[in-house]
Amino acid sequence: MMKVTITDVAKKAGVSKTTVSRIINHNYAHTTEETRQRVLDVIKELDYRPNALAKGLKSSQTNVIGMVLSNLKNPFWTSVLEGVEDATRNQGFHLMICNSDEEPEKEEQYIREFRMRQVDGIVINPTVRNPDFFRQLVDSRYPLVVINRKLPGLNVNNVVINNVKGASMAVRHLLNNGKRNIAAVTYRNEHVSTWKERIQGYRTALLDSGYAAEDLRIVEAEQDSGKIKEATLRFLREHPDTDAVFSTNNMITLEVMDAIRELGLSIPERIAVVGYDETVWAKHLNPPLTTIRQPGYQMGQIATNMLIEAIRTKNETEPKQIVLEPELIVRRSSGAAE
Amino acid sequence: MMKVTITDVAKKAGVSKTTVSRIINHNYAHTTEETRQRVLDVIKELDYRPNALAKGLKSSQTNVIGMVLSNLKNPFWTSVLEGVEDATRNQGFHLMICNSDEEPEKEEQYIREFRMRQVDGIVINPTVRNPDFFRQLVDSRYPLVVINRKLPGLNVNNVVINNVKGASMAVRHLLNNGKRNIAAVTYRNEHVSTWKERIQGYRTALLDSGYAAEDLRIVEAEQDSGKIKEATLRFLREHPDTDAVFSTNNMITLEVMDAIRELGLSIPERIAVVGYDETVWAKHLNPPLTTIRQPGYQMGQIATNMLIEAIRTKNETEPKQIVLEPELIVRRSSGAAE
DNA sequence: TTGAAAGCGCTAACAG
DNA sequence: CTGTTAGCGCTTTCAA
Repeated sequence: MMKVTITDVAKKAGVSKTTVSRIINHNYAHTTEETRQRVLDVIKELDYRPNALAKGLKSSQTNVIGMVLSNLKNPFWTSVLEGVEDATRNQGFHLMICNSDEEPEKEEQYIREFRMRQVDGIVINPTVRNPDFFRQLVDSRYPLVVINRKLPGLNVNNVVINNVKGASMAVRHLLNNGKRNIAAVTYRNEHVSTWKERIQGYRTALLDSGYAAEDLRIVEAEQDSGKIKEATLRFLREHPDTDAVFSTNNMITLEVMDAIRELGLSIPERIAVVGYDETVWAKHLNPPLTTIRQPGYQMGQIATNMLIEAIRTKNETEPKQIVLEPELIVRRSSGAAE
Repeated sequence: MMKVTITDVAKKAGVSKTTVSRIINHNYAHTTEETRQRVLDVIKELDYRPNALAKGLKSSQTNVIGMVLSNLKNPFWTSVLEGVEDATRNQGFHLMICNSDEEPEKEEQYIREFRMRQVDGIVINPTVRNPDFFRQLVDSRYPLVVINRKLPGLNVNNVVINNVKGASMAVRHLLNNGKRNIAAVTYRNEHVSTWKERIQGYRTALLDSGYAAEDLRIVEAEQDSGKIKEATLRFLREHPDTDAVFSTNNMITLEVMDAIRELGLSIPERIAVVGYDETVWAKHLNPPLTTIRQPGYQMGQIATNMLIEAIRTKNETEPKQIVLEPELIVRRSSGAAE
């Protein structure tokens, strides 16, 4: 079974390659309806599929975009990926993905490889530890959209979710429910804006309500199975007057709830809980979990459309920054009056 | 900022394109260390990145594989994707993905597009509703690995997980824990082998233990938010002697547990539960959930390695069928003695 | 309305 | 050890 090329089609239809090409690409500079039909028939008969590589080589556009994500395990990222995938299709593009695993070396290498493959542009959740490389990338005018995190000092297309707002919504909600000693639990991470912003939201909400800096209760632990639970246990034992916990991520929430259960404290009566990230399982937990919903799907979709827009305009429009708003989903775990 | 090509490098280094090509691809038919170094320096200086399109066009291999999955929302598929992604990288390949959403038309179109893009082969969870198309695909000797489901009557590379075994393990475990009236909850779906096999495993386990066909308790509902919960509620009300539920999928499990809670029945004392699919949240449910763990990551990994093997051997080896074994993870929800 | 020919960037005989 | 040359399959002037 040999490969069938445009030449085969041309020969069999008794026309030139040019004509075939024009017909395929709807550049019919007034081709006769008759030849058009003949060529189309031959194409079907031979089951001809144009070689996208050759086309891309010639036109230096591949209609493929790349996505670099950093973590597939977290369902938040799955929904982002879905948004990217859908938007990609709707625009007639294809999607290549790879996973940096939060490692800057991988991130850099994968981007290089995307460029070698002539991928038209990329959507990325950056590790934020390759500042020079990204500066170069932006300078080279390679179409790029950064999502979920910010790249300090770089004027680049960016779609993020308002973390300060989300966190402070969560904390204010707890305050409104009469909670007074609210702890925040988070990963220790120097680089990533996300965490810093959520903690900042927690801080602002409390300070605005008249708390002093010393009243803040911030629990930090490594991003490592079990560490968060340990840290939470230790903290709750040392600060038994804590009456609410704000958790900054969906995986953290699960460990926090385990810790509370292990201490035999009831949720929400003794300790209220609000988690970051809405998930499929949140409403099925016991008690159902109050969460901050992040529009991940939308973020993916918007970023992709932005990227493709940039590709179409040869990246000549000024970079845009978009901030999406999170949403509070109230369930029983936060002790709200029903 | 112009694109730099192999010609630029050759010119600047004062050698021919051939030499540069050889050096890049480590085909140094004894190139002088000196010229090698010089060329390498120029490559770095010019920040030359070979155009993979041109290379692919010439060598008619792109080192890209495609994956067609049918559902990104379920975390089981995320772990499969991870396995595929990792294996792809480890073999120096790249990955393109798309989502058929269980729609046969999309599935077919995406595969066609993969082939146009000269993707070297694909891994797919098929909708099983394109039998003719797949037969053609196999006949054309296009490298292909089918995962998770079986394509009846087609001799093709296949990696699946033993569903009959998994289901019967779950049911036997419940029997061993003294449960006698075990219901199975599942989606209604004509096409997909997965569910039929899980129900078959349930059936076999019970029949083998001396139950009659009339004793089977199979609850079916549409795959639609809330339907499963409704159906479960109805069934448990009509059959109050039911003392255990085997759920055939992780999403179903969540709804089943909701239903049981809504009826005020304790898990596992009054009703024991075993769920299909291990998830991050299973051990954090209340009570922690006994599950059947499916080696999804491995399935992805093995399928990918198989595919790349097929690509390397030009698909000349006989198709292989691999069946992976699931594993029972015992937690409190099934009422096991600790 | 159609075709001939050049060339996208790369690799691989074949020659030297 | 290195270079010349001929394509891979397609698009696109330019000419007919």
